[in-house]
Amino acid sequence: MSGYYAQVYEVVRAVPSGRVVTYGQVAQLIGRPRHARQIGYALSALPAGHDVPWHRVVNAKGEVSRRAVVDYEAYQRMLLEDEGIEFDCAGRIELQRYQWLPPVDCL
DNA sequence: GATCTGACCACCG
DNA sequence: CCGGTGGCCAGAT
Repeated sequence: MSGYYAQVYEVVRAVPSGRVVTYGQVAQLIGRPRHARQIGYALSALPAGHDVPWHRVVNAKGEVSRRAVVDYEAYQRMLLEDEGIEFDCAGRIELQRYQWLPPVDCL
């Protein structure tokens, strides 16, 4: 598990239900600031049978990213709402309210 | 091994 | 708030 993607999955897997993280945040957590892009690519390459809550990863605006498959956006939103996360009329999440703060005792 | 592609973010204006 | 630009990495062909 020394791979790049593995680190991403590890961080995302640590995100508790009802909380969200941004791509940039995940990048910083794996020790790679400004690699937010790769986070998205990593999630797009999620292997089958994963146990990664990818739906808890949103972009910096607190909105669900659009994917190739249109229905996926609604699907992700559904999963988040099911965890108690509310969306405003613009389909966005209040980051300051739902953004997950990583454990400090990790350092 | 070169080339293309892909769930983004921060930094200017 | 909107837009353009640079930065970065792994996988598929």
